Amino acid sequence: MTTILWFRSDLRLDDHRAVHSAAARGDAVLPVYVWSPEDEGRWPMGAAGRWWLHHSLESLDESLRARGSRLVLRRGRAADELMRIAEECDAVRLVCSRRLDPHGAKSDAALKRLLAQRGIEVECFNTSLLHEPSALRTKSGRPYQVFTPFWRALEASLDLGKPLSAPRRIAAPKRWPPSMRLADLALLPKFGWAGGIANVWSPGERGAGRRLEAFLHRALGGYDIARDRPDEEGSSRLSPHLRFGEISPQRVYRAVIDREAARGRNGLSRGAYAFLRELAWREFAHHLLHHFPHTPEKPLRTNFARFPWRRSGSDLCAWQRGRTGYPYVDAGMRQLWATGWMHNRVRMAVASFLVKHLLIDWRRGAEWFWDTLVDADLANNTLGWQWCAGCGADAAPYFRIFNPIAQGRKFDPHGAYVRQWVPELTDLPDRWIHEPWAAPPEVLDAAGVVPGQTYPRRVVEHLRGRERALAAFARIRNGGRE
DNA sequence: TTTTGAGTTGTTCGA
DNA sequence: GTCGAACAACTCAAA
Repeated sequence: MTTILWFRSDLRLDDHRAVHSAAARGDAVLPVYVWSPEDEGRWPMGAAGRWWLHHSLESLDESLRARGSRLVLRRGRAADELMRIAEECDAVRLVCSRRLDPHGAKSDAALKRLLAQRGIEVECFNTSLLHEPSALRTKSGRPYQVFTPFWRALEASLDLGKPLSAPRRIAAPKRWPPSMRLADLALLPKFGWAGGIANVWSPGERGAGRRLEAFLHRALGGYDIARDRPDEEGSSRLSPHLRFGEISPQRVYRAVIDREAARGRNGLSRGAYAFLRELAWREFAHHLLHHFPHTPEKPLRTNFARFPWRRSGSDLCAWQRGRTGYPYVDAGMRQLWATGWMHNRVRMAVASFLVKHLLIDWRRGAEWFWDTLVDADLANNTLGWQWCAGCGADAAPYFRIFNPIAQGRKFDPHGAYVRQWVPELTDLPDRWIHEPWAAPPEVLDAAGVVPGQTYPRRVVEHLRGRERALAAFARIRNGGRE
């Protein structure tokens, strides 16, 4: 009797109900991962995500080997490969994590039917969210579209079970079916642009655990304030680990509660509360994607369908490459390109810049993030971009247009963040670091900055961009009357 | 059904 | 330099 343990975006052994269920029976377990980008519809994993996946699979295989097992790798449509494997090893059962996004849910249902026809029992578990995305409803039975009431409802109903430890041993099957070598999945980039990413991240379950510990120890208490500072290490940086399921949100939530209890004071600190709220935003994003499955492609607010977006390949390219002429924006975009990640404070500023100053469709931004972020997650990405564009749930009002200079001064007051990622401005004094165009010629000269040569001129002047955005957004107000 | 209060993260202007 | 108001109107959630 063999159980197939199918891994997906849940690359861990700890607190994993499917792993637990497979191991608990004492039957042979066949852990498998199928690389099947063609199963992902319009959103196959981006390049940064594939880099992460490669290393995370490597790490998972090591963990399995330490428990007397290993990870079988396959390439192809998941349904085909799983059927084949089931035959190869006479499997009677398959366990896996449930996909909660619309596309995944649909294909899961089809797979379940297919395997059932062959007499294989399929059991799917929720391993990625604190709650079922369909479980929380307003009093009138509709899905929440405003975060605060959603958060209250989530808090009230949250039932954190005891986390499940990773099994000590996982029984191997008598015979292992063929497996591809990890390198043959060709997940890594063809040339070595990922060095900057590798310097910053440790994919895998152990890396996730270490990141959580470091965050709890170092930054949790001051998180409510420090998370706003891209020039400091105030955020948890757990997002890619959560994206690939290397740590469960229950584990994280529980760890925060326990840490707070150990402090011996009543109630949660502001920092801890703010952090749990962010975890709840992740839940909210998945909740919304579940109920509004079209939102990765279409605005939630239908009046945005006729928004007069500009098409400008050169402006889009300047934004992507970090050459907008706004140091704070460029720093963010270059941090993203170099490390596969961007501080959330800066994500808002660069998104606002693309959507409002440049009037470029939020979907172009979402696509770029999708390809370059190691934490790219369809639910979070969609919510974030729609929020910034003003067309999503709880969206920013149209007149909220981030001023890239003011944001820089406020959240990167000494310009350390800018200097790290835009080194050509290193020698500018703090006073001008966020607006080099305004610096006197002798200051630029002394800093070795030549506008238009060593550092680009502004792609659009702030006040003009702001006026243009307000005018464009006015056109879709009042039910579209112009 | 109707009413009421509220809604992640901002900027600018003028007193 | 600091502070409050204005920037709109809409939709959501609950009573």
